[in-house]
Amino acid sequence: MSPMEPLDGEGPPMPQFPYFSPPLAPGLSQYCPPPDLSNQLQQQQQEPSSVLSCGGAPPAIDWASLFLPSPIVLPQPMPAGLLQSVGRPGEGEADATGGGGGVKEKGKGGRTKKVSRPRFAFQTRSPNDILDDGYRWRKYGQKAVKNSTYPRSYYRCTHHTCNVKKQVQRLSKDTSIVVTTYEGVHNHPCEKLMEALSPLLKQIQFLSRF
DNA sequence: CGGATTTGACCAGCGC
DNA sequence: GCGCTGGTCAAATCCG
Repeated sequence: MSPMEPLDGEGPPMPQFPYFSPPLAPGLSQYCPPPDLSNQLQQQQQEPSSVLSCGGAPPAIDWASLFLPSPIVLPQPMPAGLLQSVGRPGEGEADATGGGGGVKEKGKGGRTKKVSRPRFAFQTRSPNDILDDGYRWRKYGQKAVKNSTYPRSYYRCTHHTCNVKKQVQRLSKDTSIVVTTYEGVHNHPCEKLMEALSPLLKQIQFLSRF
């Protein structure tokens, strides 16, 4: 398929009760796909003075949905093609399991299978490679990648039932920008966010009785 | 001591 | 078929 072809329509339906919250890292200005996603998206990058933006207003966070089983909550509609072109050419081909990122997963026997999972990437301008998105991550690998000064780090969600992964890589062109690629959907609430907001929510519920 | 991180090895896919 | 590259594993190491 073509590099710009969105995957959403081809893949399997989203899990019924995914939990996902947009990253809420301090210093995170806005959400944006990495620069190599497509020519069209690259053009957005070429405005030197622009903040890390996909264009438009700052993300509106659906706070209520963070507490309820709901479809993926994105700060704003992601551009077509964003989910696809993160992987290598050919990886995004739809197969029996769907048309997601064409992600390879290796079993214990060393065999790989292609599984399709929702993927999206965004950029943050931050001195920290690791942004605190409310979930706990365990690093399982780091790899030097071609055409990049900085290594790519691989993380897995530490929740035992959650298989979400993310890749973190600093741009060599602009070292202040960190590209984070999420893969999969959390099947559990954001612990930190729940912890932080539940007192507030209780207070709101209490006040709403009057 | 248990969990997280580091890092070299291994494997599969892709291009030539 | 071979080499390159990305992604993952797992043992060693670190750290609270």
